[in-house]
Amino acid sequence: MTLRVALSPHTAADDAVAPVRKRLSTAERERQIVNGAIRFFSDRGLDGQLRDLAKNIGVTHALLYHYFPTKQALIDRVYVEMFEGLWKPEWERILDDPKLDAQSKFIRFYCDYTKAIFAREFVRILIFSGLSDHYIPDRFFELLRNRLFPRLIRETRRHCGVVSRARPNSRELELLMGLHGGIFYIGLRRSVYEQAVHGAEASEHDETYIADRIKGYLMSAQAVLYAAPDAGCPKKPSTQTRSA
Amino acid sequence: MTLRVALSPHTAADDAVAPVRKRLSTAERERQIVNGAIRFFSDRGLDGQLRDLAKNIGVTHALLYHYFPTKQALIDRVYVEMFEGLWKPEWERILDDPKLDAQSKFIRFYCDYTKAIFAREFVRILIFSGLSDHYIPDRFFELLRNRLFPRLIRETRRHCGVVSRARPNSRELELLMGLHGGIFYIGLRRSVYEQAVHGAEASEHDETYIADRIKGYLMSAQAVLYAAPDAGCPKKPSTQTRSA
DNA sequence: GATGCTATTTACCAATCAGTCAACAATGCT
DNA sequence: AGCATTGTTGACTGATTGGTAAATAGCATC
Repeated sequence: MTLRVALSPHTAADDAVAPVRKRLSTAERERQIVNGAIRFFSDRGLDGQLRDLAKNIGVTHALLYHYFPTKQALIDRVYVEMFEGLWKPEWERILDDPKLDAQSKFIRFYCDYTKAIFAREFVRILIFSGLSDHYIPDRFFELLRNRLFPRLIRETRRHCGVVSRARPNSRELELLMGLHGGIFYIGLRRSVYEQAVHGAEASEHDETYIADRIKGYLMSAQAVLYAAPDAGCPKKPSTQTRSA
Repeated sequence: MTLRVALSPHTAADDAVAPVRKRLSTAERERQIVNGAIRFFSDRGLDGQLRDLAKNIGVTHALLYHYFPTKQALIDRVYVEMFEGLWKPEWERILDDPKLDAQSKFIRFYCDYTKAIFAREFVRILIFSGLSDHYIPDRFFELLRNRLFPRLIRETRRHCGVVSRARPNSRELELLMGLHGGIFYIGLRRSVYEQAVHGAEASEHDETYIADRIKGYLMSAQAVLYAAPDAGCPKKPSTQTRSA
């Protein structure tokens, strides 16, 4: 396309942007490859071709094999990278803060949590991984089950005036999953479906919508969960909880 | 594994299940291929190899090209097949039934809707398609935006005693998306993350959990949406609606 | 039971993939 | 400046891919 004068004798190949061979330190190049891989695999899926990834980065695909023995090794590295630094201990401090009421905790937590979780790369790799191996979802849910959901159930109970240290039962957890999943749905629509989420492309108004959902959840939890058992659906009305 | 006696002289090859060449009618074989493709692509993704699909069905991959000119044509057929008969007009009748209250409508609709939508094949292909082309999510959301969400907002307003024929605003829609996404999350956990959803592997107790979420949503909608504007999140508190 | 139709397969192709390796060249050290 | 180190590449391989075409064989009709 662009007219090119053959300056150097070695080649007049119309490469993209200056085919100069830049030599980086091992650490720098590795960082560059890993970051490139995160962006690339989150976009094209884990089946993406290494040659394309290499082209994106601006190196040859053979170089990738200098840093990672196999494609799976690179993917594993992406997985690890995806996780470290993801969970902020600060979140647990918010949820355990005795000076905050439940609603403030929920809102502060989820507003900050979604800022981290809704990164396009994370959402997509979470889903890609879920559809193939379940590496990321398995580990991620283990995290949530251990560190998050018990705290949120505890706060829900406190908010409802329920005093109990019993293990969360299925209905409590599932109502919470309704909130949690409803919030995650924002990220899913934005990063997977790529639908325009109301308000803005970026997470500008997310906080308002998230706060609305949390308020609704807490406001109704008492009546839904801790009131006298009521008919559920046209068919089977009973089946209270029966936690295993 | 199973002991096999060499009956026919032509071959004693240990093929899987009788290598007899069965000749089906065009319609039958096509049906078989399409059904196989739905199951196959929903499992392995749209990048799955036609040779593997053919092996699953029990034919050669060349035969697939006798029925579909190209791989994409087969995928397109899967897409079409996925959609036809998906949306039941009955659902609109439920939501428009003047003799039902909002909560009954919501519960009846979502209990039946999820029975159709939570098919593993549908959930996974929806997500696969969302991650690559956006064919399925684009069409599916158009359906929901046109036929479902307006009705649900109308019923939400009615339930809250709000009289308005105005277009749903962002906060109304987003609170509804919280409910809708929270319900879809059940299918996502089951068919993509393949996590055990509380209650049962199959959709045994889904109805209870779905009813809980709906009750919570309706119960709090009035206070969340139609009360005096309140602070939303630590930061920007206002930003009421501003529907475009 | 021979014939024709066509569903089905075997054999093949060009392109592309993950992975290998020897050659090359940028940088640091002396 | 020269040398050693090693980051980097071009060229290759064997396996696999979507897709093609000719050969084969099941079924219907007479």
